[in-house]
Amino acid sequence: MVTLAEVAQHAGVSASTVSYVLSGKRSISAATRQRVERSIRELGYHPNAGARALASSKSNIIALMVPLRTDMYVPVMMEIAIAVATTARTHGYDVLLLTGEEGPDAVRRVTASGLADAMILMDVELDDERLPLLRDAGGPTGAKPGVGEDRPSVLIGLPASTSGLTCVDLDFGAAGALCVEHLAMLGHRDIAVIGEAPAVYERHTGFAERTLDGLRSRARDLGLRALHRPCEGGYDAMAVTLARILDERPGTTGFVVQNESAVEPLLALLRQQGRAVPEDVSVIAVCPDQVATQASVRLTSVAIPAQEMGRRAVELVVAKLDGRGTDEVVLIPPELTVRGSTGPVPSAS
Amino acid sequence: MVTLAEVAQHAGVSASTVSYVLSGKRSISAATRQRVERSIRELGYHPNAGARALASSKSNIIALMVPLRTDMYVPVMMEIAIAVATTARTHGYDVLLLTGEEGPDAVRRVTASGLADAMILMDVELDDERLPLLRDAGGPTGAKPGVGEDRPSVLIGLPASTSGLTCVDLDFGAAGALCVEHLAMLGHRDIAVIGEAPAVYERHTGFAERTLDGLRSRARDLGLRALHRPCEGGYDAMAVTLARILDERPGTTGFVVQNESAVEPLLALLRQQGRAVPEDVSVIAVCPDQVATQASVRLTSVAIPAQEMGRRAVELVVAKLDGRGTDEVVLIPPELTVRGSTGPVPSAS
DNA sequence: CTGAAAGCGCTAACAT
DNA sequence: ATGTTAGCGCTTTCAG
Repeated sequence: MVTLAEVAQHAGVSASTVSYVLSGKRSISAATRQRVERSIRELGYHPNAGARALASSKSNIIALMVPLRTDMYVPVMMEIAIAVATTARTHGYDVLLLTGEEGPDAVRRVTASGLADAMILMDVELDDERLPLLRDAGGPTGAKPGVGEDRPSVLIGLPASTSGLTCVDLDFGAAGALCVEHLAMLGHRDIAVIGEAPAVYERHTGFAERTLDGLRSRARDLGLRALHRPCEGGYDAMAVTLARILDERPGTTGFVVQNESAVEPLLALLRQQGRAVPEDVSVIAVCPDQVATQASVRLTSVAIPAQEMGRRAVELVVAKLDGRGTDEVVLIPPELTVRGSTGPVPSAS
Repeated sequence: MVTLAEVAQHAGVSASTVSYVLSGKRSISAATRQRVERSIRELGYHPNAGARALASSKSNIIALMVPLRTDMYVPVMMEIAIAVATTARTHGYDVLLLTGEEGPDAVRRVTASGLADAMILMDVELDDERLPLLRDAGGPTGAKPGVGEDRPSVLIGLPASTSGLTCVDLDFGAAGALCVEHLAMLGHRDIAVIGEAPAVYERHTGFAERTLDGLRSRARDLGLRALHRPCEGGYDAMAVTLARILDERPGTTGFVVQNESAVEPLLALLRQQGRAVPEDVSVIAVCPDQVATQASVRLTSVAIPAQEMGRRAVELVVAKLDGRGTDEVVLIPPELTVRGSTGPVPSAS
């Protein structure tokens, strides 16, 4: 194994010079730099991660905690995780993959051992048990005098109280409002909201509620009636839910769907009932673009910007590690894309 | 930050004693052990990962390289990744998430820096450019005399040549054969195989070809005719593909589908054409159980055991790290579950 | 069964 | 602009 000392010897300089060439933390004459770089290349030197971490008390690793549960829409998580990993690399960090399984203990373990310099948490619950740990061990505010004690974190998703925390999320409230506006503009007055599985609401993940709040309040403003029904997803559950909705509000002409596994069943059922989309009813979804474009009908939708969420989370956490950056809540503005599933409300006939 | 030395002092023992209590590498009197453990608890001590890695030349980290591309069925990857992470934890390892983006360089970087002790690679291509690196730097065979130079790896998937490599995968050949046997048993003579997107075949990922080979050879043995057509997935592509198949082989009564995004479109199209499943035609899929059970028809399927693949990969890699374990190819036997989408061939009428 | 002490490879003062 | 050197916190001989 090639060590820094060997590189130094080979290049005829001191160890610290090699170190500084690597880190760029002090100016090096072009000549020396080149000799050192040449030696590094010729010897095939790779700095030892452990030694570095020990000497600098920085591991250059960001821990990413993903939910163990897989009842959320998985591709979104994967996309976020991949975006986190690639963005982290562009900032010189690697990503450690933690599952929610260990819970708060994982936070302590990874944080206290110096395994990771910072954490990104996905799928935060409104009153997450990991939050207290994060609050007092992270951020410029909470920085202890002792070196390297600071372990900043960023949440993807919003807990009930964000004080002392940094969070990134889609502005689901605005997303809900956007859906209503679009339908209202097309003349729809009676809309139904097909939501996530009841379990999602019970777990208090927040995003579903926020969508609903935004949606209802805008519906109120615009004078629309909105009926909300959670739905497990899948054909059977969707069939039941749809029947109930149409029973209660036969005049429903617009559907907002926030549940990837309900999208296709809904479209199939509507088709089967002879309700044409978008001629008879309009459907708008809050879902990743991929789902919207690959459905049997190209769906008008508000996108869930998975990549951007991952990227922003990394940028925030890196900013904190660099001493820039503050506790803040970044709500990504939703974007609505009109595709083929929404249209003007049918004229009464 | 609490150090081992502080624990030692607090417990009134030497540093090495604390270390040995932690590692269990030599016998400690019950009395001392308890005093040490108490100090550890009271002080809230967590061993420093960097120092450990440096002193022991083991990071206790396994790198997992996932494909950047997301045209594969994502939930399976996620499930594998999560299984890898949780299984690794039970063996005392953490998981570093690498994307394919960096390619071979990532292997070198992570391996040479000692960041990870071993690697698991997903989505290996038949002639993957990372393989040479892995072959000569890993495994009991390739162990260099110098300590800690050995970086074992395990592939999830099979490359063209597996010599000097350890691999885990579903036995896709057997899976294909199983599908044919099931259909043959039900009396089907003309079957169509709806495969992955052409890109998957072109990329030479292997698994799709292996399924097909197993399927065709068994079809030959049993005297069935099998027509294979790749398919992009999605409604439009599936419609075209289906039309061609029925045009060329109007007598087709059995479908084998290996493409998650073609499953639902196929079912919808069959329904639309008035072909009842399983009365008129049988459909069998090679897909994760979740897909099979959540489709609009409960599908008879051969499962893709994502969790088991992840778990096995970790177990193999840990065995290698422990000096047990050999280069071997683990092919997981496929299991066929009969659900509602297959039945006897309709009697000629 | 326990201690003492020599590194592991690198970083970051402190020198010059 | 470069060299010297003292650790970083832990593991692991070597001694007892």
